[in-house]
Amino acid sequence: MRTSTEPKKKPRGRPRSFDTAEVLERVRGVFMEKGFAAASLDELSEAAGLNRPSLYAAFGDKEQLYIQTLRYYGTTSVEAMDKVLAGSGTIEQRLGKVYMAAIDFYTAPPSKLGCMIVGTAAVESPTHPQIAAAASELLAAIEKSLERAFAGSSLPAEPTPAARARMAGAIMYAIAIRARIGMKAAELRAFANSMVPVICR
Amino acid sequence: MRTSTEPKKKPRGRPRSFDTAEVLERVRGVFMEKGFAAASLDELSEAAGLNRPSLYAAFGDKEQLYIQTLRYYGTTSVEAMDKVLAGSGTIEQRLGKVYMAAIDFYTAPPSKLGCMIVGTAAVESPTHPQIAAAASELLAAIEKSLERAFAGSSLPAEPTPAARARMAGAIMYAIAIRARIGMKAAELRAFANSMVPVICR
DNA sequence: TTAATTTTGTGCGATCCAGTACATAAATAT
DNA sequence: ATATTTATGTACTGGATCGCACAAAATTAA
Repeated sequence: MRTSTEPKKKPRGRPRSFDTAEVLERVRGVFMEKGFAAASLDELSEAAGLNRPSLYAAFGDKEQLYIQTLRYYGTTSVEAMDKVLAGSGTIEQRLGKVYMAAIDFYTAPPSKLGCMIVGTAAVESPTHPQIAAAASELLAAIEKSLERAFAGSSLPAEPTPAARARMAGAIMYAIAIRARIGMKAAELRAFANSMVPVICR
Repeated sequence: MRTSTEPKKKPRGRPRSFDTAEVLERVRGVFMEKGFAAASLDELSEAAGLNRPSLYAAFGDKEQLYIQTLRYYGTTSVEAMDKVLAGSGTIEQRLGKVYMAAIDFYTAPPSKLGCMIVGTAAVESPTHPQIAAAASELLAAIEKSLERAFAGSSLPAEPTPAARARMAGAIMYAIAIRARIGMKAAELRAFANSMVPVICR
């Protein structure tokens, strides 16, 4: 939906006063704290630094804004995960790094907000099929990323990389849930560290 | 949660026209589908079969009603889990039964609603500390129940029963999340069955 | 400079919602 | 029978919320 291939097009009307990615990042904070249903457009537009009509014109209604924010959050998270998993070290070390980074993010002060998909998209899924679809795609992308890492490792062929990925994903989701409910980072780290050798056995 | 110890007390005024447990069960359906924030008191009172003033008099405001519903759901779930875990068969078989029962419940038609704690309480936790506290207590109770079962089993002492319980709990939460987002029961069952021997190795 | 185009910002309106007042009903106590 | 106590049901209110209309502003095209 952007001026694709960066053709230096002169967009013909009044120029936008905001950057899409920056708005999505600001809005993400509100959605992650309050969830989709409890986040009001007033809060969202205030956080974004632009007013409601501009939000509507640029992103559509609240559900569309949420979905775009969720996709933005999900794809950047997967990219970050891919990067760590493509780094150096054993698969155990890289998976451990992924968990530690996730825990740092999930438990960042002041309030531990966990993961946007698990913590806020899941609740809306039964009543908002588009949100459910986006969340499902993003979890699949996360597990695909993990599966690639396991496939490229020298672990035993059994369990399969796909099975290991489902397991590693499950541990990540459980960490996100417990973080949002208030478990301390130290406990989460201990749990994650105990699970890495089980997944990579 | 019924008229405990059945004291035959004559309650002095007009008798209530409803049963507390039944109201909580009806209300639970609304909260599980919509979540706390999106559930309106009109929907809740209609589902309960009584009007808002009666709801307020009996349960307090929406947050208190939600917390009582959550505790009702959580304690009955833990009781059911305890029962299965105290049954016959190997620990693998009993844990497998717990997962199969959970998956049946989480994916019950028409809409797959998952677990109330993971699916609806988590999102409210940052903004509603009492909900977070109740959710945290209930997850702890679930893991205590699992820990008792592992402690009573003849599995190797390492990993500890507590570590196995955290792991088994994590798998359950991951199942609940994926169920709510739309994963099919068959896939969830395959995943759970693949995890049981890993937890009980 | 004038017209065309797109964004911005104030502000409105219709709806919904949480919580409560008030009168009525149904039971027990005296 | 009358008073007391508790529950029910209607109806209301103040406030919040979503989405949009409309005019002003900023930029390019001609």
